[in-house]
Amino acid sequence: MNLLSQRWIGLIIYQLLSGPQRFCHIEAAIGVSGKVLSERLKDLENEGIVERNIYPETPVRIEYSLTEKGLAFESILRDIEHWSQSWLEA
Amino acid sequence: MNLLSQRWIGLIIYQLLSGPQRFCHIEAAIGVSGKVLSERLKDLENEGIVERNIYPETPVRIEYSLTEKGLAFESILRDIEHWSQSWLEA
DNA sequence: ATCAGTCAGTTACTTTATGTAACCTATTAT
DNA sequence: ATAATAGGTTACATAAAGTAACTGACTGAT
Repeated sequence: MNLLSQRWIGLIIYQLLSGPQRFCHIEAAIGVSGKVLSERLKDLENEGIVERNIYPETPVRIEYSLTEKGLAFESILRDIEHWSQSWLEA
Repeated sequence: MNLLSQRWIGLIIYQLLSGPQRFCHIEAAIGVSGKVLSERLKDLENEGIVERNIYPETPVRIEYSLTEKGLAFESILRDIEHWSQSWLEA
């Protein structure tokens, strides 16, 4: 709960459910500042929820993806989605 | 999501799942400051998730409880609980 | 009548978190 | 050499949260 009630955590995981993504892409998609995204991704990596993969291409590409632990979050987020659809019509 | 990622919202709803409760009780149970609890309860009331019931006893008793919309949150919170138990053993 | 106690908050002030925009480092292309 | 791109970080400003003291309505005891 302390995890989810941190701002952006839910949206970041939700965003990553659609597949591995790079820093800039996540930033643009959910509208979080680079500073906070950087902090959150480090936290999520330490929690073992997110993985950081470096592809030494040119230019370098770094992708963030969910681990098994992170993927297990999906049902929670689908549930939230479902609740929203049922109750936030107004 | 913007709702749940506000600090304390999840814990307040979780706490209210165990039944109607008064201000002081919620405050003590989850360790939120009176100031923020007051704000959050107002927000939740405006969202139609929480109800405020006044019992003009002596001294006055005011209880907060979940509406139908709020009770529909239960499955989300149970899911989070379940996830925690599965993954936060370490 | 006055003092202390309870409940449900509010207010003033401090600390922490977040946002903004500029900057840094490494690599490659021109 | 200069500029562009990716992936951040830093310094500074604003917003949110914590703390502790206070208000206001009521009651019960002195």
